[in-house]
This record gives sequence, C-alpha cells and structure tokens, in this order.
Amino acid sequence: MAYRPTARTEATRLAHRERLLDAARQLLAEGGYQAASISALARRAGVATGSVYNHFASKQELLAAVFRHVAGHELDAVREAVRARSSAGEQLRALVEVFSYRALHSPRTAWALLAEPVDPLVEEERLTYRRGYHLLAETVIVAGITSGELPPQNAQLSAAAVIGAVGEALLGPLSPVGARTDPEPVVESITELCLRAVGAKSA
Amino acid sequence: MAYRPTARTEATRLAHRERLLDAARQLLAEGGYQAASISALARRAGVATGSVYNHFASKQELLAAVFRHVAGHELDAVREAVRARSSAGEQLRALVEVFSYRALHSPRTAWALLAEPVDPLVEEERLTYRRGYHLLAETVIVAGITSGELPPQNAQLSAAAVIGAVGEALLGPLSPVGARTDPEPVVESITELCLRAVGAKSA
DNA sequence: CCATGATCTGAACCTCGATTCATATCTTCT
DNA sequence: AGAAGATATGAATCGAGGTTCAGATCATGG
Repeated sequence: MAYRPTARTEATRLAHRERLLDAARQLLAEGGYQAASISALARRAGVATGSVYNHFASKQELLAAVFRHVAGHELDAVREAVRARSSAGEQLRALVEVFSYRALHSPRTAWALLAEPVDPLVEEERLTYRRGYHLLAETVIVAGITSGELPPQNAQLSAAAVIGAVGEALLGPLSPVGARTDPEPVVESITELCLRAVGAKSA
Repeated sequence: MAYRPTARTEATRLAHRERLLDAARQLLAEGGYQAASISALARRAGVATGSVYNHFASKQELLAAVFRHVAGHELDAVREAVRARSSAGEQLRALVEVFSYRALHSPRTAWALLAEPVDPLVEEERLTYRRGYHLLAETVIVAGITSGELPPQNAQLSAAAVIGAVGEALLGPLSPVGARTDPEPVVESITELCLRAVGAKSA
C-alpha cells in the first residue's frame, strides 16, 4: 500500500468544500436558489461539476449545508444579542431589532432564508431554524413571566407569533420587488408591536 | 358549415373544467402540490392527460386557478365575518378567529395555502391573497385608530404583523407532522395576543 | 345521414439540469 | 522513481414530468 490521506490533503479538501459553500452563499445572495445550479456553482468555485459530488452527496445536501451555515450564523448573532441583555423587555427588543436589521441589510439572503420556495430537504432546515428562533423567544418570554415582568400567557404560542409577526412585517420591504425604505422606523414599529403583543410596557 | 358550440356543449365544457378544479382541490387537500401531478389529476377527474390542456394553458395556470378559488373562498369568509362586526376590536377578533378555525379545520389545505413551497406563478397568487388579508386588517386598524379605539401606529406594518403572527402561530398545529390539539385555547391565545399587539383592550 | 369543426385521447416527445463514470491528475509512501 | 490510493475532470447519460399532436370520437346544422 502507498497512500493514506494526511493533514495536508484533508486541509485542501476542507478548503475546496469551503469554496463550494462560499460560492453557493454568493449565488444565493445574488439570485436565490434558482441561481444556485450545480454548473454555475462549480464555475464560480473554479471546479468541475463532477467535483461537487466529491464533497456533497447531492445538490439538496449542499443547499442544506449552506442554509445551515448561513442561518446558523444569523441565529447565533441574535442569540448573542439576547444574551447581552437582562430584562425580558430588553431581550425581546434585541431579538427583534438584531433580526430585523440584519435581514434588511442582506435582503436577498434573508428572503431566501425566510420565504423563498425550496426543496423539501432545505425546507426542513428552515423549519429547524424557525424552531430555533421560537425557542429563543419562548425562553425569553418564560423568564419574563416568571419574573413578573410579563403577564401569564401561552409562551410557546406567543413566541411563534412574535417570530411570525417580525418575519411577515419584513417580507414587504424584503421581497425582491420591495422598495428600499429607511429601516429604522420600520424596525422601531415592529419592535413596539411585539413588545405590546407579549404584554411588556414598551417605553 | 355545420357546427358551432352551443349552450349545451359550453355547459359540458364548464363541467369538465370544474371537475378538473375539483380533482386538483382534492389532491391538494390530500397530499399538497406534490400530489397534484397532471397524470394523477387527469386520472382523478376521469379524463386523459392531454385533455387538461383543453382547459388550462399549463399546469401552473391550473394550480393558480385552484389556489385563487380556494384562497378566495377563505378570504371571503373572513371578510364576511369582519363585516358583520362594528368595533375594531370585535372585527379583529373575528378576523383572527375565523381565519384560524377554518385553517385548523382543513390543515392540509391551509398548509398548502400558507406555507408549502410552490411554483413562482402560484407563489404570486399567494402574495396577492396575503396582501388581501393585510389590506383587510389594515382597514380595520385604520378605522380603529380614527375612532380612537386603537392608539396611533403604522397600520400597514401592524396589519402585516398580525397576519404573520396568526400564520406562524398556526403553522405548528398545521404542519404535516403537527400533533392534533384542541383548537379553542390556541385560537383564544392568538386572538388575545393580536389584540394586545395593536393596542386594543382585550377583555 | 353527412359534412364540419370542436373536443378528447394517451403514447411519444422534449427539456433541463442533476448525476454518473471512464479517464487524467495528484499525493503519499517505500 | 514507481505503485497505489484518492481526488478532479467534464462530456455523456438519465429521469421525471410537463407538453404536444395525429388520429379517434362526438356534437351540431343542413
């Protein structure tokens, strides 16, 4: 015998995989899922179409990986912002604001993550991350109820509703045909509404 | 010359079209868009696959027509319920309740209308109907603000948020894997939350 | 009952992009 | 250097399902 993969080749492999993911991220940010065909992807990453399959079993898996990567990044950012606050009101405000500002900053990507039609396997990732946001919001709300800062309520439902409210309110400004508007008043209005919804005093 | 379509043939034609739409409605309610292939559709309607194209220019158009039909029916029901009330609070309550109860009553169809991935042409219908709900809610909210029943707010945004909140809160119970739960407390919670969100006193 | 035109039929066709695979290139170890 | 395993290449293949179309069937008016 005479060849076993080593750290160096492993690194190259990783780098190639990363370049593919990066190319997919770019294409997604530019033209959504439709733009992320295998051939375009390979061209962008500077590899042959067949090479894609050395790293991912199928297109769906690749897209799912990209989704996981990007969505995970977003969720982490929101989580971090929430963690940095203490009162339920401030935490919810941070959640809504960070989510909204980031989405409005990368509208095409946000649209792809939030609403654009996708293959079932990717849709599953979407649901997973949506659940992640639900859970985050739920945790905040439960803590708020416990501390007496928020009135008693079905925290799970309220959490889903808050996430839904933010998502839908953003969809207008986000949608591919949406007009560019000043984010600040939009985000401020959404935030206030969400705080009212869960019974937090906004001011 | 010797043949011109007449009332009778026109009726047959209409009936066939209706049967196709009905078959599509059934398939949609059973297995979503995936189940609504042309061949399955034709089989269900008792016609040949080619005949479908005597009534619809393409599959997308057929699906769009079905969507329009079903979604229009839903929107009408909600509109009617809203029209039957006078105060903004009662109207909003009716909107949320009727929307929710109907959705929970036909979960698979509601899922198809609300969230299931679709072709762009149908997606457009979805946006149209979503806008219809937004508009309905916005009208109610504006009236409420004018009459002083609701505090000043960005009515358009609030409307979108309310619709989003209801949709997302329902998605859990609706989703194909969602567990069957008693609708009443769910709907009641969503309603209260929405009323709080727009600043209506709930009790 | 025939001519005419509309509608129906369903197997064949087509399209488009994901996937494959024979071949070439590259990496490591002796 | 040479063997052997791993990875890259990209043109060829394949499949699924929407769409077409030549012929069959049917309704109408003369």
